Amino acid sequence: MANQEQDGYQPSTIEEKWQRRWEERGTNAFTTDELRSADQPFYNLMMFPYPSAEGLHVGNIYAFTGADVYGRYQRLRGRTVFEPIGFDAFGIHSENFALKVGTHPMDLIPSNVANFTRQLRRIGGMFDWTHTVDTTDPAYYEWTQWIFLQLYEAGLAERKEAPVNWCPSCMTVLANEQVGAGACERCGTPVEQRRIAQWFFKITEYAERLLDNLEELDWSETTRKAQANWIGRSEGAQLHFPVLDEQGANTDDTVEVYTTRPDTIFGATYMVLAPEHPLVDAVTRAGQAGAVDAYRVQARKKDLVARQKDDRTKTGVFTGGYCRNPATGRAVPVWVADYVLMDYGTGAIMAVPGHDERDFEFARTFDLPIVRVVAGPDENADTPLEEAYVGPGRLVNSGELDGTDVSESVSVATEWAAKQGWAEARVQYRLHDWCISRQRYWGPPIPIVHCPSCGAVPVPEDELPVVLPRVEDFKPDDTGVSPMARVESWYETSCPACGGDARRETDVSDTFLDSSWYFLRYPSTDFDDRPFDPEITKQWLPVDTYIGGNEHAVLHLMYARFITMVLKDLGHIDFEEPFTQFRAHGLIIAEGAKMSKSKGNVIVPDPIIEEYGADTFRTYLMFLGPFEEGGDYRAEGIQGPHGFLHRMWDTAVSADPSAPPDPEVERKVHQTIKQVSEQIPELGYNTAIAALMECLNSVRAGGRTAARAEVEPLVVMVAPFAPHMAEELWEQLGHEESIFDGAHWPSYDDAKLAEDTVTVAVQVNGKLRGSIDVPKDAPEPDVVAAARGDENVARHLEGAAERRVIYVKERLINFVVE
RNA sequence: GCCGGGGUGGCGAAAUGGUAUACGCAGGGGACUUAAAAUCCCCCGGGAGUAAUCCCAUGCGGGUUCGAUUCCCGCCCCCGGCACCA
Repeated sequence: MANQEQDGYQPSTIEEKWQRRWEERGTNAFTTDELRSADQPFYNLMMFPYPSAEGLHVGNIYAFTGADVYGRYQRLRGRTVFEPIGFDAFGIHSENFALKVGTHPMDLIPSNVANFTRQLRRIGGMFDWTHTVDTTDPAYYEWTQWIFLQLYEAGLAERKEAPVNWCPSCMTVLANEQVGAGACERCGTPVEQRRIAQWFFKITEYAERLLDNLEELDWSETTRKAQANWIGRSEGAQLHFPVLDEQGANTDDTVEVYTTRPDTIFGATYMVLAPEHPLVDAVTRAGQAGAVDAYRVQARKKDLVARQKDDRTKTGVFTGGYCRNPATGRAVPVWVADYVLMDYGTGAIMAVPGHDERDFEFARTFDLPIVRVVAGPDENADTPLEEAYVGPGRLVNSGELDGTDVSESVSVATEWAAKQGWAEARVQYRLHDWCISRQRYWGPPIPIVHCPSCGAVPVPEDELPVVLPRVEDFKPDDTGVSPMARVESWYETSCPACGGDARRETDVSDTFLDSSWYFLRYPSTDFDDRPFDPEITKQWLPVDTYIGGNEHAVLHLMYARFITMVLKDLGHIDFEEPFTQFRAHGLIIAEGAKMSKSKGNVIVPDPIIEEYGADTFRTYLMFLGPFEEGGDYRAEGIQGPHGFLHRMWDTAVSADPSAPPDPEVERKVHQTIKQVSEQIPELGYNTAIAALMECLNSVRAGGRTAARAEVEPLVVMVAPFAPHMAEELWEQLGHEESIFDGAHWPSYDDAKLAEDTVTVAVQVNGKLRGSIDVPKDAPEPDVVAAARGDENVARHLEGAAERRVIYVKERLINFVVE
């Protein structure tokens, strides 16, 4: 009698065994030659983690498991799957944590990476550990710097003094994208405005392409929408308003305004300049100069929080000056107000209080004239305006434009105005250039040398990397420059152009630059003389499937797309979209609430894996809910997948190797193959697992002994979720090779799917009154007759006048009666 | 305010025009066992009824349809993102 203990499912032993084997045999690793010669390459990418001191959290594991399931599935389908992983270890996260615990990031990161690596191995991902990437490794960031130089030489990187978002707590400049509601996204401190010389990448030059390409990408709708909103294309016109002198005559100055409603020009009764607008002084009259100055000072002090807070009470000041409305010929007063933003459009607007809510509110506050120029269907030119009217209608009080329907009035008005020489059609984007410099320590130094005679000079390629030196005092300060600016021995250098004394750029680059190209590096990590090998890149890129969090829907994904486009334009690669398919996973909550330390519902993965094994943990995570929506982790719920894998094990090891499959069971197996094969590619992991459970229940029904032929397809299908157990069972079923190399994803036979008899629901007036079993392919009259024969159905039909009989083949009959 | 995603048993959830509640958790009952674990079987949306059976139920209100969780119109609520972008 076999010892139960020995034969039972022992996750920890099995998992250790197979993890060791995968590595010893290099099952998941590729040599450069193998990468070159792969015949059905599948690049399965997941967003690489920032290696925090806390270790992998459940969100990471959820994402990686979901991606790994997909990769393993593709491999069982016969693809050569490259599934790399790496570490996004530069950046403010790491640096702030290092400051907090008083350990140098150069010491901290390696131990964090080691811990992450241990955990990643433990969850049984199919990672190619011979192709990892660490963004803080000079061998990696050498090429991050190279990319900077590529952009610089292409004229896509420029240094300019710009008003930037400054976080007084992190003491660094933040990209617009890192500011949420006027506060630092990291620490929540209100952001201030400062003017500092910064490096920018001209991503705005790519706005149109970034937007247009979205249409063709196989990305989830949410992500594409988020990107489209961020790019924020709008169509309108730029209008020229001549500035008037004291006598009311035109001067040489014009105020340029951008508007999406040039058709409302006749209702433009005043204008507003942003406080920072360069023409404010020119427009302001002597009598108002004091008031205008006072307002500007106040506006500057008001940080972005106050300017963007919910409290949007309009403030402003009259400059005393006027412009001419080019349509009406009338003088309109020019105001300064902070509801107009300098960094959008032209920083100046024509105010149309009748048809813009903000302008309406401002006009009410300061008692400025409000003119109706659009009349709705039930209104006329004189209908009083109680609020800004933005609905459909026709133009009124608009001279030659009167009567034009608003559906076409924008283009009509633009054309009309352009003909008179005071307007041009203009497309405007909300996207800003990408500020990539950071006045911090923990990042790749920007490879530029500032020379008193030559200006900014790029570091020659053969001198890369510009290595970030170990500096013990890396604390940022309030000076607006990087801590590296305190390290004379490092920044003092000679000019690569003239050889004279020069100074290195002391800023480092944004972490998003590190992550904007890492997927290009993975397959080429064996090369130290090039960022990515052309041949291998051609073979493996673009990425087939990218899985990650939607929090990176705009920033990371946009920057990666931008950098890829630039590299294409510069001839380094031959594709311009890096990720053919992108899927965002959902979020895991715990016990019905967001995980947080204070709620005490944070899921710590290690002990769970310890108790149940990685396979059970993986399967449970995938079973919680639809992968793209996330799910609610409940500790006791793991019992389901736990029991399932145990039963799977018992069934497989006790299967009869020679018994023929039972036809009923075989049908169920084929139905399951069909379902699972359809659901996995759609990331419907939860329903795929449910189908496997249901199938296993059939295989075991009544405590019968399964036939091996029934079980083998199940073992293969469960392999993406529980890879260790599947390997072990596969071996015990007598196979030599790894299941991921030797097995083929099972296929189903349509002939075996069909049932001999089908159950047909019988309704009377749409209400279920019975169900009948009829032979498959039974002719309709027979089925209808059988339905009438049902006792309960007959009762409901009795004495009623039949109007129609609806028959849906092999599904349902509906008697429509009166 | 705008853009997404949601709202179905005690709970996680399934079903994309055709038998609502698959699969699983929790709960109840039973079998095996000295006991426990594991395993197996049965019950499990609400109401009425001894039962057959009937009525009600997928956030709310309408509509289309023989038939609606699913499609259309109008609301309410929750989650995520954006937000004075002219």
